[in-house]
Amino acid sequence: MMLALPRSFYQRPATDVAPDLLGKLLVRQTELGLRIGRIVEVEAYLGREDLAAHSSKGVTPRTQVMFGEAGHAYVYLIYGMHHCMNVVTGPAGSGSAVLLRALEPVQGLALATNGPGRLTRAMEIDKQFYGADLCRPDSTLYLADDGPHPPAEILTSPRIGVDYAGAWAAAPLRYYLAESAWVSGRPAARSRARNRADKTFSKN
DNA sequence: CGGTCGATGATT
DNA sequence: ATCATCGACCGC
Repeated sequence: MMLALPRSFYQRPATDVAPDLLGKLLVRQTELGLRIGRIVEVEAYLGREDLAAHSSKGVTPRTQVMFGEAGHAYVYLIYGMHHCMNVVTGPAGSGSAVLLRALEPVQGLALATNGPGRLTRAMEIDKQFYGADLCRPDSTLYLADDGPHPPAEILTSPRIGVDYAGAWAAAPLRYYLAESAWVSGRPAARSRARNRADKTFSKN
């Protein structure tokens, strides 16, 4: 199997880890086979002072993994139906993490992967991975390097869906690959996802 | 196209 | 009551 990224990769500020995650592989070993996607869009959540971060509420049953050791998964359910996956970053106690928002399909992916809810659905990631250690060699969920790539332009923007967070709503903490067609909210990816869904549903 | 809204359940 | 979302539906 591929080599999981070492814990030291995650033990840095979320603002360093987030752009470095772009181009990395998210690897998921399911019962049926390997599913792999290349990360093209992420968001950094900085910790207690960041009003958009769940950890700004302090340590709760839900957020405690954010305050734990870096390199673990923080998975939560949003709007009653979608899971979102973060990787915990920084020193323990910082409450910082990076949300994975979109993948470019590489292997074994049949469903759309643009958007945090679709990403977890396509990769079959749910709360069973809450707190999972992404650095264990036997993990069925981990991140890995994708070998050498040509240099890719990284853009930033405010984070999506955090308008409630006051001044933090405007912070440029969303990072994405400029040229990727798989970033969420992109017209090309949207119609592609739409066509795929239409095919799935017309199969009666 | 773009705006708007309902689903659905954990969290506070 | 709110929400780190998605997709359906509406009007143009």
